[in-house]
Amino acid sequence: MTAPRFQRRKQDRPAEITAAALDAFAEKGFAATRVDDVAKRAGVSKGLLYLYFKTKEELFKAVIRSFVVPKIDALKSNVASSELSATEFLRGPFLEFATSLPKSPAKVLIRLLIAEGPRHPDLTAYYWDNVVSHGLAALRSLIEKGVRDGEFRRSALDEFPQLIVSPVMFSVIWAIVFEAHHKLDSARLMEAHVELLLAAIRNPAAGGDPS
Amino acid sequence: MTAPRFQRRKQDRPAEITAAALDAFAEKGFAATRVDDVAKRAGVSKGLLYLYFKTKEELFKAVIRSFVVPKIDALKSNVASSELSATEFLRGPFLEFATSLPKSPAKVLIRLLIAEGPRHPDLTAYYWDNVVSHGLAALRSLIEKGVRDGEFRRSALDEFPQLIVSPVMFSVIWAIVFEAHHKLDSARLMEAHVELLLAAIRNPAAGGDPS
DNA sequence: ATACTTACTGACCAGATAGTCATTAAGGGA
DNA sequence: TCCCTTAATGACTATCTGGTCAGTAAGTAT
Repeated sequence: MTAPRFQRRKQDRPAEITAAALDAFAEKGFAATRVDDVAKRAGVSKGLLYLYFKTKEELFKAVIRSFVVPKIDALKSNVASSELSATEFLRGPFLEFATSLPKSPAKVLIRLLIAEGPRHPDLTAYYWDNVVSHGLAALRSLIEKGVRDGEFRRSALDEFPQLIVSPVMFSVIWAIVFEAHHKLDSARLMEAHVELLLAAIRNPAAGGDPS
Repeated sequence: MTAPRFQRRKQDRPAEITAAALDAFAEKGFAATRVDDVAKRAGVSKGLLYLYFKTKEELFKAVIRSFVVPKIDALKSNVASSELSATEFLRGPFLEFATSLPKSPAKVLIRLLIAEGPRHPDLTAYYWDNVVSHGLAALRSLIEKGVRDGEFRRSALDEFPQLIVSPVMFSVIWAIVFEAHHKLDSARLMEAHVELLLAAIRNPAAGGDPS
């Protein structure tokens, strides 16, 4: 009664392999990661890995895609289900999102995208189409709503919603590069950001709260 | 009268090699760059390269250092020589710096640091000591001066001067990743940022300009 | 039980590449 | 002009690694 040397689990293998690959890429980056190492982490032979992914590069793309999609879904449902005012949304769900991202494993994806993006145009295109453009559109409509409802004055945010998220990106980069030696309290940083933002765009004609 | 096969130029070689290496690393990243390729770009044999740099990794560190130092010097003299008010400084020299960085070759360094930093702790430490900590200190003293002179109210910027530069970093990242397909007018983005910032922290007790 | 399909293995290969070193020749000093 | 130091070369090697494939055995249908 020797234990079987392996099991056939066609359904689970790809997800297990991409998960292992994310870990490996996170540690070493794409080029410095060995396919053999990914296979070992996944508890699988290198040959099997090549059965599911044509090349190392295909594996890389699959990793990005498989971890991006759930993030987007979560984000979308979050935005859609909201009946909050623009101010409340910024102080609530947005702040929550902004605070959690620098701590989540997704930050690794951002590092990979910065490091390898220029060499993978189709990947950045995919990322643009599925993440960035949607995110920017959502922020724009949020600001627009705030203006329409008299909460916000018109400002440059209409044109540059990027200014709302740039500290989020900053926190992520900080976490990636300096995490070990110079902690940054990204939660409080983000709170400070939101309050400064609201102070800057609050409509003086309306009776806002004077916090 | 055959041309000499090479010339002995001990003084210039290291700088030429690091310059060539920066180009190569910028295109392909550290791991994917071949030492032979760097040597070719520098018009030099691989053997000579190893005469000046012990390993590929040493070369990498030398590249970062050699391009960071001049940047810092420029920044420091810029800050020191200023007799401007805090508001004027933000609208003038800071805006100038923030606008030029995403266009400069230095943005490549940032990509390299994000991509390879986690694998080179001594490099990030060096970068922290020589760039980031000085930059943050300068921003803090700028804000402090603004508050002291009555231009600014007290705000979370005292604690998080990072919020002043986060859009700069954002622009750089954007340029690295999406440059080719989705231009961002970083100059106008930065102007918008500075104006929003000033609107948020302007001291209501003082007579600021109502631009 | 038996035959059959296919998920899975692991030894193997061809090409690439970081780093070495014996050799060459530039150029300064006597 | 002739050394002599050393900047510079480039062929060479030991090693590594992405990708292949012939073979093995897990599960399934009959």
